[in-house]
Amino acid sequence: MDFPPIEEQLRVIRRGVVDLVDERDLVARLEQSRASGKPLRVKLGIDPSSPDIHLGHTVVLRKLRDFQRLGHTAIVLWGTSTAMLGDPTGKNKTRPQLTREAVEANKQTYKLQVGRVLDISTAEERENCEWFDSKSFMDCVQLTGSFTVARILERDSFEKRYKAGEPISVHELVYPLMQGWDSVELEADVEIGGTDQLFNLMVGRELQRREGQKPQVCVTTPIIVGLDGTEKMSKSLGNYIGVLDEPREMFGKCMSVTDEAMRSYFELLTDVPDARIEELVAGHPRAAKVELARSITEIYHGAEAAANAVAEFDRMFQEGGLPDEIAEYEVSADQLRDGGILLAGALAVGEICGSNSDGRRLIKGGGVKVDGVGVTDERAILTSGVYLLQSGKRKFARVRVP
RNA sequence: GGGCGGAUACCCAAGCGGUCAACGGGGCCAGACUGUAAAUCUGGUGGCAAUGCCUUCGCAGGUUCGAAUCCUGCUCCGCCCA
Repeated sequence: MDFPPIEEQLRVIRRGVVDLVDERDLVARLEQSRASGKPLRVKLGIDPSSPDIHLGHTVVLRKLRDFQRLGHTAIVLWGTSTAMLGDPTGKNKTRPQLTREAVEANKQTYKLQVGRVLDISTAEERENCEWFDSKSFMDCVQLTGSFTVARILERDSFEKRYKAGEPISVHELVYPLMQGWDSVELEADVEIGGTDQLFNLMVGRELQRREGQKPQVCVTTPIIVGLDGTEKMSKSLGNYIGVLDEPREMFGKCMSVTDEAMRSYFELLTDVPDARIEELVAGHPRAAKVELARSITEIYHGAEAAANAVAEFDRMFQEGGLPDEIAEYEVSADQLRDGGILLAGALAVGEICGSNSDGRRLIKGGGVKVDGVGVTDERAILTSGVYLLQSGKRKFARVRVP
């Protein structure tokens, strides 16, 4: 196996990285692998704890992909055991413990989505239930014996909760040890994680040292902010861009990223070269954002779909036009009264709002257009025909009233 | 094992017998301004063909003309002492 020169490898590896513990060790290993032709074993643990992944998750995946492209071995470690506990990282609440079935189901959907970022066929896929299933209770007790409570509580998310008098379950304290043990089992050279994972990654080093292994190099990447520009991107906060989002939606969401987040999005979510990023960021923010949105959409949907998304976006928001596709809905006969339906109800049928009452409020608030004309009468009735309903600039539906 | 406190809408959080579909803040939605950015301002934020009716304040009963508010039991949670 031929590896690129060390300097080049370092340049790729360093991009977007926050912690690198430690760089000298990494260089030594890279040199060694170049000399021996033996790739580094680069571990990324993924807990299948929810069914979908979003761009926030792709940051570490892309970093793993970087290593993979440099010729190293990407190890995707499915945290089938750890997912059942739920990583307490960055959470101020205990996470629900999942069932085995749920974890397995999530893993399947994750795998599909992870494949959009890196080449999973050449990656080494493992699951930590391989070793945790067969560990006895006493094995675990022994493992916990290698750390003191004070040491575990150093981890800031625990420390905060503890000081605030918030509950911490015992199993949560064990999580970092499990993650660390994975590194021992995998004999990892490098482990990648978000910055909130640094503690866990360091535990891996410590456990490896205890087991007579060389402690792994720890690489952390930033946690990206979500669409709100403040909170980290997460599904539960609803501020995420999903890997499976449709091109238009993905593009649109990218366009609503805050200006401040643009640079990090470029750096962490696209392959746009650093010099070009500087250029773009120095120009008009909108132009830069279009390029950002286009680049990201292209990664997941290809150049053509991305170009279409740009065109449609311009048409809709610069010219106030309509989207290419508008979902159609049919009002069923039993929803009619006196041959018509309340506009408010029709909005609900078109999934523009959640209920009739909701629709009424929307109309009263002046946010509704029928066939392009604003309607403010909350008691408006639609009789037989096909109507183009619109709320705001982004919600459209064609509704047929029989 | 003992003592104390708590459970209210998406979240936080008021309310402690009627005027409560429930103050306030956050979030979210819509409008204005824009670059679908930020900031700011305005309105909205249980359901119902609707000047009214129905369901909702942990769960189940009870007191009362009337309960989110009082009583009883239950469930869950936190803190403290052991």
